[in-house]
Amino acid sequence: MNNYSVIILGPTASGKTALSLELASFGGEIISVDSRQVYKYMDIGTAKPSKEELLKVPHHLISIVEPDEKFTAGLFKRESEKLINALYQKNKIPFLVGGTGLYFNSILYGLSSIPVVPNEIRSFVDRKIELRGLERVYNILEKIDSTYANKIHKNDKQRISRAIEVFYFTKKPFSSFFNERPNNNFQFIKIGINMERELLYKRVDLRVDQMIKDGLIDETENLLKMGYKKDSPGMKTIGYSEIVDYLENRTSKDEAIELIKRNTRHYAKRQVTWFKKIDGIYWFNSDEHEKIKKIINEKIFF
RNA sequence: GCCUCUGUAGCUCAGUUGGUAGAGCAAUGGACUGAAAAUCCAUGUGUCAGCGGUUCAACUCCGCUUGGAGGCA
Repeated sequence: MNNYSVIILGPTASGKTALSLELASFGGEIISVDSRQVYKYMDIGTAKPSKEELLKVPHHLISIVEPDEKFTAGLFKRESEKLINALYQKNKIPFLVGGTGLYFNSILYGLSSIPVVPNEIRSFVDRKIELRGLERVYNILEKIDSTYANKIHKNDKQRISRAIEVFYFTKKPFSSFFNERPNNNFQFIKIGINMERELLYKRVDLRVDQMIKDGLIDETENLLKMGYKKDSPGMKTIGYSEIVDYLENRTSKDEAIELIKRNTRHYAKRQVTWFKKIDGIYWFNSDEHEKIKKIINEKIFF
């Protein structure tokens, strides 16, 4: 047996959780690759595995930060690599299960070493964009880092802001960090789950209805009571922000539910776009558990 | 039964004085280096309800048929 990790990826509502639990038979542990399940108190809306399921197989990187704390791709990479090494020590197979494209990318292809930019600089940049307008700030980016400016669109506020903040903090163009992309030497078996788009969307709709029945509204209300605001990092999650709008009378309940469904469909589509680019994925339908077990077995033990 | 309004993209609707159509949403494709469930980009042919008429030319004007909404008896 070699040092392999198994990646299980797929769009939201494709059935990853059910599959990952079955894989417990391999004697592995699950590392969640999900930028939303890291938040505490957000269980229903992020479709975390149930308490029983979490007990059945050891899970990592679930419910580890407060909803007003920031979690990042860099933290994910660091923590997941630590965990993978620890599991290898214990002779357990790491199963990286989730749907966050950037996180998978960070661990598959690495991340450039860019210093962590202090919050003050980010708020300074945000204020600057508000004051001067996005266009002016994009023009600044064209001057200090034309390579990156040409790569992104002039409306892409988040990327413009990121490139500017890195420049202000390091005095070097954002793209100058890209030359080096340090990475681990882990070997991954990549399993992808997908299905016909129409069916996936149907499953998304059903799951959103189920979340409402399971108490997503109460869960959101509770988060508000705990003092987490609409703009807390955790609350910027599909499901919660729409329910906050309903609770604060900006939309009706039915509108909020429809919006959650629509936004989740959009999200699922974006996930698929991301996964298509990762090469070497073995693709399966969500019900082909036996086939998946077979291929993992072959790869790991022979 | 009579009168008025109405039928245009999957949905909601624009369409100026006749020159065979265009927005939003949806949908589809894509980008992605520590906010990523985020942020952003691209893509609009549809018997203009049907049939007939007027006209060089009809989504546009006229008639009939048909579906819908409202009003009056």
